[in-house]
Amino acid sequence: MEGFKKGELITDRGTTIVAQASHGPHFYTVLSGMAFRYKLLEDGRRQILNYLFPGDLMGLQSALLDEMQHSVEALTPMKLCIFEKEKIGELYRKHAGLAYDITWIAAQEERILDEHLLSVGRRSAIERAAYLLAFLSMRAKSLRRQAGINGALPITQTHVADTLGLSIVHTNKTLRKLQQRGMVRWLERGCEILDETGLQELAGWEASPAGRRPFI
Amino acid sequence: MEGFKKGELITDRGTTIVAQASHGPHFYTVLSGMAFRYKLLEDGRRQILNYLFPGDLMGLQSALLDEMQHSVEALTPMKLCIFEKEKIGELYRKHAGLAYDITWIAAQEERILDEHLLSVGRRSAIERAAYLLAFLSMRAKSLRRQAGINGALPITQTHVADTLGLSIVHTNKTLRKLQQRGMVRWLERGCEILDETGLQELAGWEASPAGRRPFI
DNA sequence: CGCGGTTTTGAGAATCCTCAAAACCAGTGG
DNA sequence: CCACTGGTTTTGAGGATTCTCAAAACCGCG
Repeated sequence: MEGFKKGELITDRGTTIVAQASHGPHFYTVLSGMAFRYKLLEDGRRQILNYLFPGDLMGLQSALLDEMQHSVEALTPMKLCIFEKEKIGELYRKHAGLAYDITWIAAQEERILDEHLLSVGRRSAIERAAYLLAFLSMRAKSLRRQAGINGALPITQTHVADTLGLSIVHTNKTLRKLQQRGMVRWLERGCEILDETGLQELAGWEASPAGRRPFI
Repeated sequence: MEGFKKGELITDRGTTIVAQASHGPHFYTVLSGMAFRYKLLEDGRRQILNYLFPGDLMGLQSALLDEMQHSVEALTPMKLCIFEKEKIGELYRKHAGLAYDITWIAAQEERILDEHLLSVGRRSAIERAAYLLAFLSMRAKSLRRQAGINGALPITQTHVADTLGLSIVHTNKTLRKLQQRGMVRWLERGCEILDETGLQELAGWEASPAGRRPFI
């Protein structure tokens, strides 16, 4: 993989790394830090689609299809590994193992999106919140060090609202209930998960065994 | 690709082709017909994730990851091309072009799921309905013949409800409004799209240019 | 004709939203 | 050191959307 690496990108929290409708020549993998990707409606309504952790691919869509149809914003300082879109054909020809890993990661992403869609479409507000926090807790768990997370998830209630498809006000009231049950604790700009198992049960969700995740 | 084909599968409408948590040894591509994939919560709430048309892959997740986490059900009689999960490694080693196409299709699927998530999370009921019908109309358009669709989409209002994350009752009232505007027409077990452009505008959605779709 | 699946309608209730404003906190500049 | 500012969390109140329950109408099919 080293042969295809073009460089590294360091960004701060709040930076927009790739933007909707852009045609940049690169795609990336996350080396460290955490981010989220989202889409906007014309009138500003925002839907967060998923969160990115170390090992995740960023911008594969723009590499294979023509352009990017979502944006990505950093939640922490990040370090990214840069690749050139043009070289992806060569990669598939010369390194079947890496090609397989890329597809593997894409399939994993699809599975997560399925899960989110189920949640937003069919779970109640409190179930959705429980699911999301359990999900993030699970993903962050093994990657705390690399993701640059001390103890709390670096998100705000606005992020939660835009992920769950709820208003900020109702999100706040819902999270408050989870806090009363002792499952989470909110800090300024952060969320501490206290009872991951409890959240999973409340959501009616079992994390699927991750399997071996290739780290590109 | 012929070398990897193991056979064909013919199914009727209503057949469950692959089931949640199954570990079958195969995956498929759709040769003709139309289907949908969905997830269930324990208490029976159902979320439809996406629809399958000729050219789409079915069960890639179970080929790369361990098991299937959603089910697929046929909406029309179907013809599927069967592949063996075990051979996928070999395919990646020997046929980079096909491997690339598989990833391309997976990326396309991811993009569609992003779109759906935006819709379910942030659009109003009528916008969601308009988006879904415009989307299905668009996908069916070039594939009417192969998908085995005469004129109307072979879905019920229950399918629409479970795709949009709404109740059947409210879905019915919403579709009724679209009908009053002359954009669609409902038959028994089917939906005829009369004004695709109008639906797109109402939803605030522009279909992305499909690009060249590989047909495996 | 009767049956199951689908569409339609009405009514009351629950969830969730918008508007508005206050409280809180970290960081900034004076 | 303190006041100010912008972002975030919190709360209340009324209203809109969407849900559940219930039942009727409709349709193709055996």
